[in-house]
Amino acid sequence: MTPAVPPAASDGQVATHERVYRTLRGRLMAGEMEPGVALTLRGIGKEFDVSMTPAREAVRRLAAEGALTLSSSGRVTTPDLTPERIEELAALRALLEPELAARALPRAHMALIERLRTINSRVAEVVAKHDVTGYIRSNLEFHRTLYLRAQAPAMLAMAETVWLQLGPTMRALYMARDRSDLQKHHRAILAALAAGDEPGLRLAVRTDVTQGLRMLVGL
Amino acid sequence: MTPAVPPAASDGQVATHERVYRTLRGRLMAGEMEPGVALTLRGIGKEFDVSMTPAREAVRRLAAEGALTLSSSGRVTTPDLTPERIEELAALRALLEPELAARALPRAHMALIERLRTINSRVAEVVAKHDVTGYIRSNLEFHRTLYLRAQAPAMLAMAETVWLQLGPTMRALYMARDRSDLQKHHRAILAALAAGDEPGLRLAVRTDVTQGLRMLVGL
DNA sequence: CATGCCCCCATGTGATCACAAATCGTCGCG
DNA sequence: CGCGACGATTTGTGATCACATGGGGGCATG
Repeated sequence: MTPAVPPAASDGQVATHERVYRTLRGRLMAGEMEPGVALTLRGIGKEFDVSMTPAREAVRRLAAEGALTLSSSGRVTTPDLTPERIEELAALRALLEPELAARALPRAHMALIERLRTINSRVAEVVAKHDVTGYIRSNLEFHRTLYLRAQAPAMLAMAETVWLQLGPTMRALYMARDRSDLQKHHRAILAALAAGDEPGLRLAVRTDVTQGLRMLVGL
Repeated sequence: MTPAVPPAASDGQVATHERVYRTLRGRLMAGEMEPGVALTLRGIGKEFDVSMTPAREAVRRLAAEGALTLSSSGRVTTPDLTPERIEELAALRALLEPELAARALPRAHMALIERLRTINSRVAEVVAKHDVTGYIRSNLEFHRTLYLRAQAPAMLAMAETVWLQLGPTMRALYMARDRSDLQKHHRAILAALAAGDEPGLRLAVRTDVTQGLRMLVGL
């Protein structure tokens, strides 16, 4: 359709498929899409005004990360997780994130704690506005900001992959329930951080991570 | 080149890109390729007698899993990990695999232990033959067979992703060193399994996993 | 009115091509 | 003899097309 401007022309140093990938990834992680929604390569291509090729690459990359589900015929949908799978992913969070927090602890200075407090107050705002997507986004930003200090990129990447897989589910989950007690857990994390209390931090993170997802299991 | 036989013609129910992906994945995980080796889409296409399209998909999928490294210009190489990255991946194994083993423990009956013993004896054979690839393959089969019993597919997938990332490095590692003591750790795992001793099993798995990779750090 | 079947169209797959950029080797200059 | 610049070629990227397939809507039948 635009053979006159073939590849990286107006690219801000990022390939087209990368742009598509990042946009879709952001949507999925933030819970902007419900579970089980179908996507098509041509539809994605049309939305981003690109051909099927970069759309396909972005989709396959997301599928490789578990952020999208491919049917046997190659059709693409957002994942609709079974309760067992949700529990398993929650267990993975409970395994990875306390470790990341513990590794960040020695490097967590006052400036970081202040930044986390700021993010946490933003969480309160979006909760008040019933902004599910905004809530998920700022909640994850709280965790990511802390874990970045762990200097463990591979471990952080794994945690983010879990978040990505849970994105649509978290939307469905938080839409149905109240989440007023999430702030409490974040405050416990901050307290343990400030006190340099590693066992307390591990427990606080584990509780925060497990709590929200345990709600769905009860359904 | 073959427009007369377009898509899934002689496919044994698997798409071409899937076949390419699986083959490359197997090679990488078994350590058949050294770290830092360059791959090209056209080269892969030629080897498998396919066009660039499925080669590209397979490569990008592997890159998404960390099994291949993409340079900024899109060139593809097998990963050449820094010691820090190796340590981090070892830490991930030490985190994930004891958990998988512990979850498998209640379901581990005599038949499974026998099967593990058989696999373990095959490990001895390939070690005697200085078959690095065969060693890595049967060692991982030992672990996978055990973890399959954990009924935790997402967690197992994460562990396999770590193995995949370590593939080429493990080759370089095991080529340089002797690994006669690996059998000992596997026997400790089997003993703890047979005794139903969860703490002992966790420790044995953790030791087995950490040991081999700790060798390289000493270099 | 419910149900089952069939056909059509939407969709994924793989091949191919044009293009830009990066890489590597070579040649010329200091 | 070493180093830097230039050029050919290799390589990834994105667009487009032909084709097979499977899903869903519509029609006929009970």
